[in-house]
Amino acid sequence: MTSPQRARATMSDVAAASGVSPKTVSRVVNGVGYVSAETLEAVRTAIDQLGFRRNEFARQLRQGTTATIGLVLEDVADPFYSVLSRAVEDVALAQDYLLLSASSAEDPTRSRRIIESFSSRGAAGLIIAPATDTDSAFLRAELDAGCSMVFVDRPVPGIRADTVLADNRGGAAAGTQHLIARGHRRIAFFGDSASVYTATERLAGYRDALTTAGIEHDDRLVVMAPPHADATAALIDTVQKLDDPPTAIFAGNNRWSVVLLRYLKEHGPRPLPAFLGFDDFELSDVLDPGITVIAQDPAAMGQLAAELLLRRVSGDDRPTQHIQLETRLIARGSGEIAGPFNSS
Amino acid sequence: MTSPQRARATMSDVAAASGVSPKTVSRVVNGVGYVSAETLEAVRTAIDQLGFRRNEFARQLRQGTTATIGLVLEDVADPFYSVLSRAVEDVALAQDYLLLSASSAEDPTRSRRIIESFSSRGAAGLIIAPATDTDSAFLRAELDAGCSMVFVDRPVPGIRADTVLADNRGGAAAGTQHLIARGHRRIAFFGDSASVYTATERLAGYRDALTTAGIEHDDRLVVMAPPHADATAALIDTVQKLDDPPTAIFAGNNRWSVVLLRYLKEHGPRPLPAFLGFDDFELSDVLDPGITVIAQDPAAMGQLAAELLLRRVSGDDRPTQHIQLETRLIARGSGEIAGPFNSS
DNA sequence: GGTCCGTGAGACATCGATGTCAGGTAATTC
DNA sequence: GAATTACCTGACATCGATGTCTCACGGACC
Repeated sequence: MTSPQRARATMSDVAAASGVSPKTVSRVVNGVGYVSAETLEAVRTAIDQLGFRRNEFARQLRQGTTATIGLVLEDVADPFYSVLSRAVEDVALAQDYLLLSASSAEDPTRSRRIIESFSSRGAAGLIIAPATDTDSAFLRAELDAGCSMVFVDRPVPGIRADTVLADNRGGAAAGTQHLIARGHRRIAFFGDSASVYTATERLAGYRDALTTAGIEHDDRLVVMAPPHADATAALIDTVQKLDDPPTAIFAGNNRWSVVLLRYLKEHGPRPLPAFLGFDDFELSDVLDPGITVIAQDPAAMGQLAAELLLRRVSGDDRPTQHIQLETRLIARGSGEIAGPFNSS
Repeated sequence: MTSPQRARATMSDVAAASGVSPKTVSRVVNGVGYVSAETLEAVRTAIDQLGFRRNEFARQLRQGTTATIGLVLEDVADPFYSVLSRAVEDVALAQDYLLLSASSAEDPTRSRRIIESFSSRGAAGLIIAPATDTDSAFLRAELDAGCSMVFVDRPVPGIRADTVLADNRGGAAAGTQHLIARGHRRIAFFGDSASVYTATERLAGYRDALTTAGIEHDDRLVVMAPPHADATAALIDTVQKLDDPPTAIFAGNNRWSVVLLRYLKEHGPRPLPAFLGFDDFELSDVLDPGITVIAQDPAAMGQLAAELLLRRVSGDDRPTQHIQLETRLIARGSGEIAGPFNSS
């Protein structure tokens, strides 16, 4: 049994054990330069025996470059981000990059700390789903320092960098239109805080569709708040207990969908209002009725962002790219419940 | 506009800019030792101006130690693991550790590559949800090399290291017992491949309960297979179309739950069989009936593992610990559907 | 026979931050 | 008044891997 305190063997140790110079060990490990067959064999043996593993810090200090990219998102535990994260990871691993990732928890300070930490660990590039109020001057400094960045899900105003975003506004408009076409005039919209980019984009799409259809806006039907809080029940109640309550509900993200569906199951008016959610989620098809959604493709978003970033990191300096991913309406039943003005 | 190619400023650059030695800059950055107020001010200014960021590689090369831990799990995109992952991350961040994480995708080779990569990047410790067939000799070598490890969700046979596991067997027995108590005698069990530790543990729990109740085993009611495949429909069909079909279904994990619930919604016999799933999932309470589950606590698992690992990393060498987390049965309706032998 | 190239291997400096040691001055203590 | 302490700073070596340079040998070629 060896002591657990034993330090890891270095190239010098291997060199000493096999009677060659450290540089020769380096040649063996990296497979560059000339090494005779016997020497190769001797060094390999010593490596195995000593359990030598190259110290990545020393190597990267010398090389200045590192096969590492960082991913900063809001919360890995959110299915949208966890799927995105997995996609990024797969692309990175396939190209022998290591992925650092961390959750900003929507906290600009934590987010900044994470980015600093990644950057000082030599991340060649970052994929960022920026928290609201991210300090753009700070990011710009990083960019200037040579750290490539791709923003996903949300942009940062005033930063020139690649983005991979969903068509939030168009998707929300399409969803709202879908409800209007089925005879709904009073459609409630529950979105995240107005400070969140995707939330306001989706709200804008919702309004676009109402305007196009010539339907009057009613601000009392719009709730913009983070769906975590216990306060959501009160917010929903307020909307549902209007004299003229909504006949359809549009959930602006999947966390709101869950909260709203839970509410509807327990307190919902019968018959149920029509329901449509932005972003698909597991079991949306198993609920009864199935939940109609505007689906995004987080895996595609992650994959595209990672590929884009890795191209940047390896020197691609084409002009900044802005990729917009189409959303897809998946009708499953809840969004097809007819409203009072249904003509069909 | 500065050139994006510009290299990041080093301590020497800062030192030159502020007219002091690199060592003094180091003192300022780390806040150790004596530095006069003016010097401090001058150095701070230079740091801001040059956008200096300490090179973590150089630091850690010198220090030999790194505030980094690694997390290896099966798939971040799985809600169980993504919640666990987030919990680990929070503990790590709170103690100023960086978290490396990657998905093994149940592939021992990929898993090994990840561990090697983490280890050579100086991870002080690892939290591992081991893939089936993980090479234990390899892990033992890492352990001997001074890398602390905590295993979560599954152990590795023959490795002496801390583990944080759920009470899979007890939980499954309790669940099965719950169904038996409601009059079920023919209970189907759908679990992951028999090579997966948790799957066989849960199967054992299921069998324990049947044996205790004096119910004859029927192997035709047991399916052990990864729930990914399209083949699941055929597997379920086979069970459902027995002459004497099950009156209750036990899903061995949440992926099986989803697959089975989807099947039941479309092809399920009416009235529905009783249903019970291992591991809770979002919307389980919104489905109708609500899904009765044996809940695990992935956040607690992650938190405990991280805390344990960080204690180990900072020198705690108490004997190996094996933490077992209790599971909790949450009755929501689907598991309370009465069977033919219900006496109540 | 001399030049050149292919092959094989080591000495040494270097990447950037920091621990150690060796100063130096000013203030405090006996 | 001498000795000790607190305060402030820099020179230098070091962590481990690797790029550069140098050297040495043997065969090929004109």
